[in-house]
Amino acid sequence: MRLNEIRYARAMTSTGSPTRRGPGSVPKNVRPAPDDVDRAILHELAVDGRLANNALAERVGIAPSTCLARVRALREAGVIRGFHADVEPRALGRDLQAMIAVKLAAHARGSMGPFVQRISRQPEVLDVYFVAGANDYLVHVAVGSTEDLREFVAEHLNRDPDVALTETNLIFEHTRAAGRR
Amino acid sequence: MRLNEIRYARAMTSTGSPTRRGPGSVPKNVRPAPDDVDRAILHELAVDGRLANNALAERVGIAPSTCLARVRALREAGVIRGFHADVEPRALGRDLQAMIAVKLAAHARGSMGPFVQRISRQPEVLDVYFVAGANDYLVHVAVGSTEDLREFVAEHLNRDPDVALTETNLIFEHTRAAGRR
DNA sequence: GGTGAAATGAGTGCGAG
DNA sequence: CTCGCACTCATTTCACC
Repeated sequence: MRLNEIRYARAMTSTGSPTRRGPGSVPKNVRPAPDDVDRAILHELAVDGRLANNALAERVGIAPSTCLARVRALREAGVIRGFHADVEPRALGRDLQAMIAVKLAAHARGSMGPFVQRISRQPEVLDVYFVAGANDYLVHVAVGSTEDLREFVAEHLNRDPDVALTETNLIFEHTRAAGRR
Repeated sequence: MRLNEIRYARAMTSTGSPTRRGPGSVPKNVRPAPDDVDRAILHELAVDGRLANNALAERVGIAPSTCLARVRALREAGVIRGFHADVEPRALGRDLQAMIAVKLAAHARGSMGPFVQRISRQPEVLDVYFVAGANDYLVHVAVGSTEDLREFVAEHLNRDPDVALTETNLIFEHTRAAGRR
């Protein structure tokens, strides 16, 4: 059985760069910029975060020890932020999800950090999007009931003096794109 | 060294149910409803999806073989939908994120399935929220440039006859709550 | 359903190309 | 940077409680 076949002939993104970036490339940031093998690793681990190291190595066409070193490097560089189990919220008694648009008061516009930190600490909160436009934030929450939702909005949002107004929309369905995150 | 210490005295959610649900509980669905150990497992794996099985077993206070069986059961029951690496989008050349509100045309309101399937197949799409309210969908995308964003909206949304109107808002920052997903 | 021990298989460090 | 080898440790199965 041949182990070193190059199987990762997937499209990935259309960046068009060959195996290694050319010597006359842009400086970019401090980031080493992942090559094609790194991109293949990232894709495989995004699809299946528990893929074993040797299986991953075989898929991307390198030796297991090399693969391990690359994954470690990607983790330490912050390219891979972590590995997480995707848990069905309804199994945890959170049958209801909502997207809450939040507009901050004028006096709170300067320092927005505290609000995000406070709000993302709440167990109901799944995502906080800081957006341009009419609203300042979109807060994605999962709660157990409409009563919990009402209480969350009242306690953590409307009660906050930094919050000018909120608009709550129920989420009927949420599909996430596993494999490209 | 004592292995069987119960360390998972975390708050979890305030459901208030003791170790096993009482005999006179509600029928609920077909779902076996996770007990406290399952909840601890889910929490640990949501925080660190690559936590080794024996380490996980020690944390939740059961034997490794039992722990393995529970994790398998949770996976097959669909409570754990999968394990995914959390990859920094900017490392993949996607420096720009946006939340696009989409309103469908009246004639397309009946069959909304095709739209979601089509749109979530695109590599730029991270999340699709089907929401109540003025808009029908919120589409979370990550692209390489404003030009890519414009092209995505034009090609995959405005060109679609099912789409009545779109509203694109840039995302300055996105914080996800790892540990409760 | 839970557990412990045994066999299989994977993760990890090191020296070398 | 890449690899292969050797050692250590975890995963998984099974009979039994």
